[in-house]
Amino acid sequence: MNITQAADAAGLPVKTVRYYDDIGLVNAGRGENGYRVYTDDHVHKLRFLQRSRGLGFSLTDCRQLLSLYEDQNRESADVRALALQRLEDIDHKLRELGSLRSTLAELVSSCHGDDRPDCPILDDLAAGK
Amino acid sequence: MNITQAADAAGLPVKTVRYYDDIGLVNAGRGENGYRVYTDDHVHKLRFLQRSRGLGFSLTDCRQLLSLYEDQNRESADVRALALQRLEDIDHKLRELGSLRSTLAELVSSCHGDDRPDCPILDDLAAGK
DNA sequence: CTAGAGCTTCCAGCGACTGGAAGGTCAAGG
DNA sequence: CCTTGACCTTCCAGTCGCTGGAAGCTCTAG
Repeated sequence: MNITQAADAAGLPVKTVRYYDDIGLVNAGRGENGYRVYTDDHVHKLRFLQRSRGLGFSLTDCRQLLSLYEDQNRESADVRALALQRLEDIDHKLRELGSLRSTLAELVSSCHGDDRPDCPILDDLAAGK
Repeated sequence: MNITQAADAAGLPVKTVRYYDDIGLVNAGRGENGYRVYTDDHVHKLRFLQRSRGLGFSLTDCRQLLSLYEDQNRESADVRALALQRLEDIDHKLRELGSLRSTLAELVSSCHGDDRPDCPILDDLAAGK
């Protein structure tokens, strides 16, 4: 199958699939005409990537995940460790975003938002705390 | 004051301060020796940037915020709108991260994490759902 | 006078794509 | 058979917000 079919099947943009080929993440075959040729197995990996990326794994993580996936003798502990690390990252980000949210929300609620020039949001940003 | 003092006072890396000068966000003066010269007002703006960036505003947002900040006749509604937009972005991201977290957490808890080759995490990633 | 810290510019690279130009290939319709 | 237009190729450049490093100038302390 050609790249567009594969990309559609995996839920990825064509450009991204080409990019994954370029960086050796999913190496497509080539037809006589020079077109990339994708098999179901390729699509499978692409979808794997689509999903992993969606879960916030970096391409480096994905490369590792993919090789673990292909290694019949891998230990599931390896994958678990990677996932746990990502979970920690996510929790950290959640905390950060949460405190960010409350700061911003407080600023917004203290701003009357009319046509007068004074604005508590800017004042606060300027004050720097 | 020189760039290092200014950067320290604003809580930013020197490189970043130079970068902000390059892109015209905070244009420093120049001394006879060619060194950038920063005033308290510059530091004030740098700190403003440090804080806005920390709240997740893009440099484009920051540029706008900064010009609103300097505009004596601005309407506070403009700033408020920007902040509200950011707040929405944050909420969106929080929701996304939350569902991500629960997916990952579920995967992790279903993985025994030993030295056997079967791993529910990889299986799930591969299945694509 | 010398050493080392601090400043300058410029260039390159990060991650993960994305857009666009220039050109080859294929399938369908006239 | 020819044209049209969709699809494919490569390559180069740009995105965002820095960050690192090299080469070279300036300043300060001993």
